[in-house]
Amino acid sequence: MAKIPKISEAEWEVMKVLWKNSPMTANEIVDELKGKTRWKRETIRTLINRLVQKKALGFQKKGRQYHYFPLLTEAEGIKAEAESFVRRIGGGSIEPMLAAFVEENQFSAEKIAKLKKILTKAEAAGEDKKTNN
Amino acid sequence: MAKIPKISEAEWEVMKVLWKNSPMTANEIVDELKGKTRWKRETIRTLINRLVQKKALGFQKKGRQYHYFPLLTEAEGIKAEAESFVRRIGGGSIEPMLAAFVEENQFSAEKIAKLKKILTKAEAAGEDKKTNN
DNA sequence: TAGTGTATATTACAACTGTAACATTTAATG
DNA sequence: CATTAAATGTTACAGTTGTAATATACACTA
Repeated sequence: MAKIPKISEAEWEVMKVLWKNSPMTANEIVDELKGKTRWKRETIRTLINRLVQKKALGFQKKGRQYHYFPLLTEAEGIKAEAESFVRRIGGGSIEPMLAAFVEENQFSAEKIAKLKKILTKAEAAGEDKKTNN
Repeated sequence: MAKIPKISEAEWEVMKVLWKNSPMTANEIVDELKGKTRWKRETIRTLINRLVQKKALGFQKKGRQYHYFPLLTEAEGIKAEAESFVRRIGGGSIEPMLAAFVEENQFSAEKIAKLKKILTKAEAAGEDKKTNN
């Protein structure tokens, strides 16, 4: 995906089911989402169609049915959201956010360890960069 | 702020100037934003009005002028956005987000240190809790 | 082949957003 | 007091989103 299309909140739910498992028919998507939301089947179909229009989903016609699949990866989607988030909170201070998070959700020790590991890796990468420049 | 109102992307720009410095008159806000965006003054006024309607901004009438000020703190705003972000990317795991962040923005060593400190504090708090239960 | 389920396609409609133009009120000025 | 200029208020309008209802097409059954 060169340019990530803007995916709305409700549309994200659809993407998430397809990221977990694809391709899926419209009905399979509907069934999956019926469990998680209170949307009517036609609502879900609208979301699917909009995602196709936005080129976030592709499909393959098989007989009378369409098999849908994502045209961008979950990582791409998350990255785009993260960027939008950072742009929005402006200047990019994610500290208050992280602080809020750890305050709100009490994270498990394991999760914290994982997060720290991510940061440590970033730190190392930063060092690399410094060395290279 | 009990319940944080939903603030749109453009509205956020207005909030940000008021978080930096408030109260401000509409004109002062307009001047500030004229530098950063290409919005017409009336556009900015509309945004201000919508924020007042949403109870994200308050004002005090002084003579003919209104002096606007935020009704929620920047931290509250950021927290709400972060929550929305997490809800969206699903399941509530902030790890991929943090990963996306550190991948996107290369954080400075100092920033990483700060983030780690936040996590370490959370870790300690977690320990406390464990002791108490 | 005519009918009947299913799939997909088209249309709807209000709230929210981005982006403004136009109108009205009111403080200050001549 | 009448005029004007600056503030605020009202209205606009198209695109997006949430949430569907209705219509149409086509594959299978009788």
